[in-house]
Amino acid sequence: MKKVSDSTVTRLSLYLRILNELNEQGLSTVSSEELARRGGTTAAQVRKDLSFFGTFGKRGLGYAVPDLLERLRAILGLGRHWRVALVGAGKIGSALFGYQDFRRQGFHIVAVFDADERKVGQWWNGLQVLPVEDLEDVLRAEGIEIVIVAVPAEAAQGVVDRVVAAGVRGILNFAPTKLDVPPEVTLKSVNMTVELEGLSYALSNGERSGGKRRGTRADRS
Amino acid sequence: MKKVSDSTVTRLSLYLRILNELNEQGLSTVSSEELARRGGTTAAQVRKDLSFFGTFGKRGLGYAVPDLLERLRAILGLGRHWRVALVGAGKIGSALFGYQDFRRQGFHIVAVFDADERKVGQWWNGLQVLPVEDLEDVLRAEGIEIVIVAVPAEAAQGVVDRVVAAGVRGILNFAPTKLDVPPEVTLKSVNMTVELEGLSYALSNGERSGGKRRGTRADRS
DNA sequence: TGTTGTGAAGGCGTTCACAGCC
DNA sequence: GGCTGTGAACGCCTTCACAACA
Repeated sequence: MKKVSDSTVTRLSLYLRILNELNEQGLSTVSSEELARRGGTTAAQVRKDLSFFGTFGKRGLGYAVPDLLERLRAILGLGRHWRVALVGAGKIGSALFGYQDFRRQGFHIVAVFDADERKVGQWWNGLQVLPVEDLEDVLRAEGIEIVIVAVPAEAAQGVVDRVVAAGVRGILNFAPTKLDVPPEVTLKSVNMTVELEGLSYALSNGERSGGKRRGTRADRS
Repeated sequence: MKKVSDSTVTRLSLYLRILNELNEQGLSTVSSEELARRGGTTAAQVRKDLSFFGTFGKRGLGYAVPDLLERLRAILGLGRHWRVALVGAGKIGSALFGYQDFRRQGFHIVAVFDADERKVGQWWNGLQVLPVEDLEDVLRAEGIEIVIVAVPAEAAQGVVDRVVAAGVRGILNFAPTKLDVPPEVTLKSVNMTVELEGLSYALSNGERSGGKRRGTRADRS
């Protein structure tokens, strides 16, 4: 597989969501034009994005919704369950833990950690909050593949180092700080303050509408 | 002011955070090289980003930390308070409401709305959750400039339309759906599921580290 | 006829390299 | 001498335009 840009992958997620809706509505085919309209991009972009992975459409007809849906799920690696751990049982961690969309897409949070002994031992929907001391052991024992980091900025790099040492190769970070990971690990960060500051900038300078893509953004490693 | 790319603005936020740290540590000057190292970018990029807004450095010396800090705050429109409303008092709304970083950067949540009558009337840290019916009236009466949308995807466009109609020009969206706003309104979206799917893609295809930016990502309008 | 798939062109952000100052 | 500021080169992503074909 060639090199696919990050923005292309982000748009695939987007197309996937739209296809899910179309599929529920019983639509059987969709054109790149329609997909683009619903996704806020262009028809050429849609076709180019998809063409990186194969030729899924029929000329003159468009794309078969259920087929394209399945293809995209496969491309994105969503045809399976992912075992996820959450580090940080504070406000944000709690919100993420309850976020239904994650589970719906196959991301299952199977362990929760916190450094605060008042949080450790609490039951969260059938899961007991574990002490962060046990991090490496549990990550390995549970076969965790993705870790969500929702700890204070000062603690984030330390957690990430331990997570990486335990062999985890995918990290989603919510701490507002730059993190270093080795090249074999994929790190994505969500930084809400940066977005708000972007709004502040736009409002202060009479700018036009939003930035690039939808959704949160990735991190430079 | 010329056209400044979205990624430049995002990096300014980043530099600002780093400068805050340097300033607290009592550092008086910093080079583009050092700023780049801490921010995970390049020295040329730092200088280019800053050069869009003026010439803040001294050749041979670098940048004066307190000065550059103040300049960036001014550029980003952070030398003031922003009045913010939160729509959606669920898990995510609650986490955002308690997020200290927002207030620290001058974003003050002064109103909270929800459609669920069981939530309406609750007291949140001295603020009573208001019925979403009162949205337009309160936004105008309170002089709200930025609205954070944390409602289910199906409800988001409706909320956004009303918010726009009430004259608000900055929206931060957490609902995982594409939203349309008129060009004079700036919309940024945070989509955590897209990030997780990006991880899934990377892990499934043996990719290297993260995507572009840190922090959440903006939305194409 | 209608819509895809794709090489070519275009636009934009990043990197380079060096002149300009402190 | 050291580091910034910046025009030019570069590379990548997006857009164009059209041949291919159901």
